[in-house]
Amino acid sequence: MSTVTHARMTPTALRILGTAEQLFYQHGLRAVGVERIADEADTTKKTIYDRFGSKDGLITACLQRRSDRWHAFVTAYIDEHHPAPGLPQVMGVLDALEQWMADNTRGCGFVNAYAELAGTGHEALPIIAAEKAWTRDLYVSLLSALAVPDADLRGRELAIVHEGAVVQMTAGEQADALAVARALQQRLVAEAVEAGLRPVGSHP
Amino acid sequence: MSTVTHARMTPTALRILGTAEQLFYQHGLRAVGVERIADEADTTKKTIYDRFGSKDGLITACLQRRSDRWHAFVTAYIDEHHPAPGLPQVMGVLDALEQWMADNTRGCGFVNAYAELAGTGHEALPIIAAEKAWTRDLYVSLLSALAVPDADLRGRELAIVHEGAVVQMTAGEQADALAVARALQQRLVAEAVEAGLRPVGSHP
DNA sequence: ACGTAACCATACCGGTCGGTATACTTGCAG
DNA sequence: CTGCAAGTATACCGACCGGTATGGTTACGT
Repeated sequence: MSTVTHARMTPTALRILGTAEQLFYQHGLRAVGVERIADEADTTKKTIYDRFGSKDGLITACLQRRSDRWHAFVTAYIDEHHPAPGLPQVMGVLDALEQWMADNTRGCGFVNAYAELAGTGHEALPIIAAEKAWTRDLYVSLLSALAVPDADLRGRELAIVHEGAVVQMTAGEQADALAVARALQQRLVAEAVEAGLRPVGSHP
Repeated sequence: MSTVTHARMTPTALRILGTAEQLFYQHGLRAVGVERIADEADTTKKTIYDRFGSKDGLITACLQRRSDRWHAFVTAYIDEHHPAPGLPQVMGVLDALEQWMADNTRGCGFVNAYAELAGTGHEALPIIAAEKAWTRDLYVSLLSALAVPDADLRGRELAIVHEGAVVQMTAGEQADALAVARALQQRLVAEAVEAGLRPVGSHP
């Protein structure tokens, strides 16, 4: 299959990728035809198939690009606003998410892609799972830097809250879901940190 | 628009509804054609259009039916296993979810539908939001029966965990996400109950 | 008995889909 | 100078899409 990578990509290919990622996210995978992508990217179907092989190949490349974009976005946000480990650094993920969602009002693009791809043996499915694992591992590693006990478990809890907030904000149409999730996460992190400060088995 | 209701539905219409709901959930809305639904329901396109007016009308009826099914399922589960208010009753929602997901391995059908319908002015969008509101309100009312302080806020937290668990189990491919969510919910409910037992402002 | 609602069978419509073919232009590297 | 990769433009392909038309059968309520 030889998935198309970002490195050494033709200018036109990059333009196609950007246009397609936006259209796929905004309208869904099956709802967008290859011809429309070609038109809006000011190119032709021929070039798209020359560069990406098939619509499925393009979808795969788009999801990979979106994954890379999100990772770079969160990483940059945390590096800039909360470079040192601590509770604010952990909360930086949700802060970044809030900023990200200002321009991504249709929910999680990977969950949406999963909705259309699950069950098919589509080559992009591992990318979706990998993205979820990345964000989960981000929480885990941020907690680990705080020397929190059971960082793996606590990180997975925060990731669940993270995902749930996105769903409630979009499909659930609950505008303040992110605020609720933030308060909950803050409480959980505080509890975890406190548990780390107390010596083992010294519960009063 | 006059949405098609379940009441007084033709036997064939009910068969169409069941087949379509299953196909739409299993493969996605746009991925399933009307002709395929007709074939698998042992009927004809003509009858489908006579009963539901359009594919969009059928989609709307399917989501309404799925919503009703889920509500009936959870309600019956709790009534049977945990008829009295208490922590186990609250946890009954996730227990029911686990049982539900044994036959629904493609994630939340409403989130999946949202993925394909958001942005279009589709008539079924309110049904999706209503379903999310119903499950959220279920948590709130179960907590209210426990005389928990801030039941509304605590219920919304539980609902966020609920939705996050589904996403992590499916798109996130994390099989134990439900167990993590269950432990987290249990802790949250226990804390909330404890807070209700303590008199106001008497924090030691 | 008659009308009507429900249903089946089948053919058809215009449009769009993913994907291919052909032919031409441009720019750069050997 | 030449060859090749990249791109444009356009026409085309079979398949499938949502939706409609026609015509016929069965069963039931009045």
